[in-house]
Amino acid sequence: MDKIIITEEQQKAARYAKAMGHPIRMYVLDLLSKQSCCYSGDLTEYLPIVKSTLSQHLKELRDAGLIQGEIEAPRIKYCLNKENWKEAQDLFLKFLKLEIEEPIQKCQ
Amino acid sequence: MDKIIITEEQQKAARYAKAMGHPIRMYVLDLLSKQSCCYSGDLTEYLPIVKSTLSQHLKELRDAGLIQGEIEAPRIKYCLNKENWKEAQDLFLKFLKLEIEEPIQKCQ
DNA sequence: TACTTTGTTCGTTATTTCACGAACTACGAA
DNA sequence: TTCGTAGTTCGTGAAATAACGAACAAAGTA
Repeated sequence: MDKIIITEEQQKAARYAKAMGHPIRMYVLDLLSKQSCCYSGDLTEYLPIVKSTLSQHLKELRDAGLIQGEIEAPRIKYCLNKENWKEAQDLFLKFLKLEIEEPIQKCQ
Repeated sequence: MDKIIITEEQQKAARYAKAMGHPIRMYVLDLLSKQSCCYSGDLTEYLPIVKSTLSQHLKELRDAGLIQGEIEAPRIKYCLNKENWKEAQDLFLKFLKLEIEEPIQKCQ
């Protein structure tokens, strides 16, 4: 009997979800979706973890493709990876069944 | 210096995201968002994992509050936990900045 | 060139996750 | 009551995750 193939989309969505699956990382993504960029140093200052731990979380977000860093010596400026963020938005939108059509009813 | 408090919403969103962070679980949720219910046995039949492993994944989804099982002897019928699913939708919608207002631009 | 700042990598430890098979439980059917 | 079906739980092992401090690398400043 043939086994189900889990779709590429489901795999991708799970990958993004996994990256979002920690409070610290969720915080960072939430922040970046609001203010376009941030510096790692500012985060360590306020988050209750040491810089090496933060670095690991940022690496996870980078590996998942959700954020990207830009060197602005001596610091690194992080922002969302717009392309992948868009993909994640689309995947979740679809997954959550928040169809594009639905909100249109709210017009007028 | 005071540390940032990660909001309740961020914690919750991270919790849901974590539960969605595995291809098998994403598959199950995706299925349930489409067809209202399913039976564990049918899943084992098609998914490339044994029943005990599936049981663990379903337990994770249950613990996260995303699904609920109803005994329909000798089987168990699973469906989304509507209340929490709604909460997850709202949290992600907000998080992904898919504001209700935004799609309005698409009108006319 | 030395110093400072910023962030990554390394080594370690504890915990969690994922997967499996075996054993167990619940319950309807023979 | 015995059997079969459906799922859960248990025990195990391998791998991944999370956290820390120490050491390291890169690059601007004194």
